[in-house]
Amino acid sequence: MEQRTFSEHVYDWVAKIPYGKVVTYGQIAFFMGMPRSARQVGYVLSHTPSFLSLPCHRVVNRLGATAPGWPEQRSLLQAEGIAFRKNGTVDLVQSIWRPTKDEK
DNA sequence: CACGTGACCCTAT
DNA sequence: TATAGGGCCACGT
Repeated sequence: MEQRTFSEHVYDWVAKIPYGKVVTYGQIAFFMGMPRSARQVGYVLSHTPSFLSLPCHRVVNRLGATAPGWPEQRSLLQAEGIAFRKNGTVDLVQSIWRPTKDEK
């Protein structure tokens, strides 16, 4: 059987994030059945090759903060109509993605 | 095979 | 409400 790497599992989930929505690193880890691996999800995304054309800008941390060293992430999200709060974080209450069973 | 790194997150203080 | 500390584990060297 084909062995999927951890990275590929992460890529699969990132590809599912709908336009105009965001998910947290912890959510991805949880969906993968590895709720303690949020940090590894972040590691993978920070090394994601651009040719995969994944919407990795739709992933933020649990506070809604965008990735350090990647200021463009904010404008990419705003271009999708995602609202930001005064402190510069994403309004998670409004934009978080909660996948339904058939989406999983 | 051992070790360092890190786009995270929870708990206790 | 804020900050500090530690667990977590994929990946490259």
